Amino acid sequence: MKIRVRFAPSPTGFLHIGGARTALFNWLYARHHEGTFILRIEDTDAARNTAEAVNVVLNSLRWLGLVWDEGPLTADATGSFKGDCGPYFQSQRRKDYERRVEALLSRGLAYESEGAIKFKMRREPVVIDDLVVGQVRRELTDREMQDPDFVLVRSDGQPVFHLCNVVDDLDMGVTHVIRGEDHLSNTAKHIALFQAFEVPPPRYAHIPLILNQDGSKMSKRDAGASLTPYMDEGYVPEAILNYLCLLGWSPKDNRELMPLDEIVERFDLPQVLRHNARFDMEKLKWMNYEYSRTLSPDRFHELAVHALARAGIDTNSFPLPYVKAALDTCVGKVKLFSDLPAYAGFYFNPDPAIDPAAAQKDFVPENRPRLARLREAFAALTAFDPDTIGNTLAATARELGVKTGVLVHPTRLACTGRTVGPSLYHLLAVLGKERVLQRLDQAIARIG
RNA sequence: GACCCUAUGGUCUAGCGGUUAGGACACCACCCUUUCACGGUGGUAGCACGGGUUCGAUUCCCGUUAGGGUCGCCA
Repeated sequence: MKIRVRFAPSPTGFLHIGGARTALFNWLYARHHEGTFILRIEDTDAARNTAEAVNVVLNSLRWLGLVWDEGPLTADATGSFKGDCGPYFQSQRRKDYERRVEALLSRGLAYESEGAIKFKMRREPVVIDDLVVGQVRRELTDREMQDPDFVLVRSDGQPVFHLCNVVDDLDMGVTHVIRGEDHLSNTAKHIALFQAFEVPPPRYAHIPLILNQDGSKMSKRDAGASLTPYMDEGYVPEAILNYLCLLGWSPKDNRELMPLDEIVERFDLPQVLRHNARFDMEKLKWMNYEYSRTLSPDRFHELAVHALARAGIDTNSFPLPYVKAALDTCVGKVKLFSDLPAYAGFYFNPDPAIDPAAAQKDFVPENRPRLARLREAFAALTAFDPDTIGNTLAATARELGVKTGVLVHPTRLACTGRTVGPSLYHLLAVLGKERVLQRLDQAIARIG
């Protein structure tokens, strides 16, 4: 049997991090079993669904690299799509739902009530054989004891989620439904509907939810809940995927940093955990760092330039080799690309602001002649590479009878304005003799 | 209120009757070092509680508690 899974988001204007993980699990399952990954847009709540909102979903999935085998090609509900089961927007499948409702009506399995059409739900408990949770016997709640029937079509003619979801899964030949555990209780309704349509339901796999750090439910407003900020702040998509796959799934052998290929190879439902996981931004950052430091130079450069541009630093006005050399000194030094403007801004700002606290410590009178001496030693240099710079600084320190650190700190501050940054000798070499001399002069004048 | 799921350090997790309870993030100390970061070494910290079953429970069963989910003419 060829496996067919789907990710069926409702376009709300953002992709929830939990939704991203649901998409990932479906995608991984499809890839692992060489099945088909379907993207279906559940836009039945017409009023609040816009093309822009759909675009957010499409772009987010594309950014993550979760390519769908079937589904829309554009955010336009009436636009083109790939796959044989389209259209993949629920708003375009009204006739299918109506036909199914007619069938139910004619067989006495649904009835009209106050303008709406309701499904005659069975009064007995439903057994759900879940691939993750195991066998669940879903008893009726006290409210359902009174009236277990539920609405299929609203009085305004709009079909509701439970109906659309089931009909689409049926018509699209979905074999496995991998979704958040928040749907587990509803699954009884879905199974009853499949039975009413006289077809076996798909296999269900309800995956645990992602909670906030404090254990509360993660909603759209919570920090980190939407994927968009990660895209904006220059996170590495592979890092997000790697982190997300470890929330609720475990390879069982302590492996954490894993290339996507390995995850695809190893991912399967039996290793999916049953308990909810809390979202840990710190660990995500660490993992993102691990990925960003091993990025190809071109990828690193691209993400770095993007981050700088977002902070208003236009690297285009500098020679490309200079920009590349500058960025090379930052590899492995910052956790987030969004830290880069503060970290490497001095390369692109002719007059970087000096950290006042550091100035108080390093720009003291006794350092004035020392910096002046170093400035002259640098001025006399014909080569200006890291080794030469380092040797010259060390030699000057010896002449002065001080440790190298005594020169290192004020020099760094003079040239970058900060106490932290890339390797000093490399940074000075990139900056070039002219800029270095100029900034040293400014610092010396400032001390005076 | 009813129903469903869950419970190993602060967080993600390994464990599937007998372990000095392992790994990772975070944190602390030390080392390395031109700052920071990396790296290295060491450390703090955990089986929610109460009953069973068993020679023996983190592990199996029941209960309690706690957290999460669902019971919509939202999805």
